[in-house]
Amino acid sequence: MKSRRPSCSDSGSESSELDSKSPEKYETATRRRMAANARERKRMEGLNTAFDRLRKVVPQWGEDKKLSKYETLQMALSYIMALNRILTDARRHHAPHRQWLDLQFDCVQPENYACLMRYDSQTGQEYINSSFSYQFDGHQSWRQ
DNA sequence: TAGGCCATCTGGTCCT
DNA sequence: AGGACCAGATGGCCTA
Repeated sequence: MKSRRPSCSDSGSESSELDSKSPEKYETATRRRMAANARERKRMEGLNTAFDRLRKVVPQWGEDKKLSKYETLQMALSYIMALNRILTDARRHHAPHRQWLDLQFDCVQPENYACLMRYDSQTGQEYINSSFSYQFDGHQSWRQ
């Protein structure tokens, strides 16, 4: 539990209009609101657990900072598209090129994400190989 | 200090 | 009626 709005106790404002009505109705509304809040917390908890599981299977460049929810979804999308492309290419290369397929497959295993990276000697930074191109799309602009 | 990210509360809507 | 889901509002924490 990180923070709570000071004006919002678990009682909720829904019950405020019932203040003038019977105490029983007020109590019922309060209880319902508290239950709804608890369910919502539980639901969000499940959602966050799902995000954590997704973060574990999606490539993360560097261990320093965990991906935000938005970044996680973007990364998952790119990752799926990359995998899909590998399968498509594999079909084009036919069965005899089994070694090539195995190499591609190895590259998308979590322990081998590094093989997707290239080093830019000019900037001193790593960047993503063209076979897997995750890019931010300036989401902050449309989120405003 | 501003901006990004997040948790929480809340009321509305839809479904069972 | 009550639960699930959603989006808006709000405030706390963290970082550049």
